[in-house]
Amino acid sequence: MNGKGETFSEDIFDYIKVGEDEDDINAVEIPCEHDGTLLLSTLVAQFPGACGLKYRHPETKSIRGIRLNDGKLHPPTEAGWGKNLYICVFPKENKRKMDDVSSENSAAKTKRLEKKLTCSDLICLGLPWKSTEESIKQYFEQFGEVVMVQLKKDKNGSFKGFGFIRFATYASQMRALAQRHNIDGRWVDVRIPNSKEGVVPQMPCKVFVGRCTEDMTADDLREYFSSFGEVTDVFVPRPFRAFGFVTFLDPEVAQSLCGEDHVIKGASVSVSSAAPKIKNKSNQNWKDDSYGPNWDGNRSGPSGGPNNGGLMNCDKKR
DNA sequence: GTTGAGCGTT
Repeated sequence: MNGKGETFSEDIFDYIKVGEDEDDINAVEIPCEHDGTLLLSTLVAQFPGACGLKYRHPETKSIRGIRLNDGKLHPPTEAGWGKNLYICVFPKENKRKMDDVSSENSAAKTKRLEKKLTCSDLICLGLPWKSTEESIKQYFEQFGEVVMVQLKKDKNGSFKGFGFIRFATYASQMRALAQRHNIDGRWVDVRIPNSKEGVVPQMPCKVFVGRCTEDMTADDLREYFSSFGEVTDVFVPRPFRAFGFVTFLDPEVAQSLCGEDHVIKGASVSVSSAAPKIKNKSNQNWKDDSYGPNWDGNRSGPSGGPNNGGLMNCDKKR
């Protein structure tokens, strides 16, 4: 409310200065889109493995997270990105000690971390007949690097309408699985193939945030927790019940936060597993019912498509 | 050259 304009000029920059840490030397200027947002894919192109952005507020000296929604990073103010130096957020990197912030080191660690997370092939159902492997690759590259595209054809060479893709990073895979896709006017379902069912390890992406105060909105929770990784969903019960749920794109991020206390808006909140402590006996698998990743409702398509996408493959064949 | 739920070899 206090209008301290400071050094904010009216200049609108098409490029955003981004670094792996607060050192200007390694900073890279990255172009943003016409609507003012920065595509995560653009960021990842320069900083492989990055999952978000944060920056240090000039006055409060505290780190602020940048809102990320559907792969788009939104500027912190209406005025735009300004001259701030934005810092890449890598999965779980925040959980590291701050005494070792070598940029090359963190990048290497991130790469290693990504290899730990298993990527699987994804099946794409309902592809347009005119699809080519290049067109499909181009479409899915908005979610991250695509390392494989295979469109299945008949003996005659005629396209069968489905195919398989593979992303380079687990985060990209998650992002693609989180929604239905409209390719060339057709709704395309991207799922984990039946052959890989139960093979792909899944941990809860959702955490329980207790001791929330009344002035904590879903927006506040998202803004705060976005500095630890991409937040895909926030739920705050209304009327206020002193708790909330935050869903991360990366289950590793969610798990790393569990058991910790965090300070939001001056109040201490407790982060714990979103899974009820009393569950059915012998529940070691995180897949299936109950508290699977709730990535529904992100995009209610024009046709009001059923949420048969995502990982919720609940057909228990056998 | 047609078609529209499904599950991948080269």
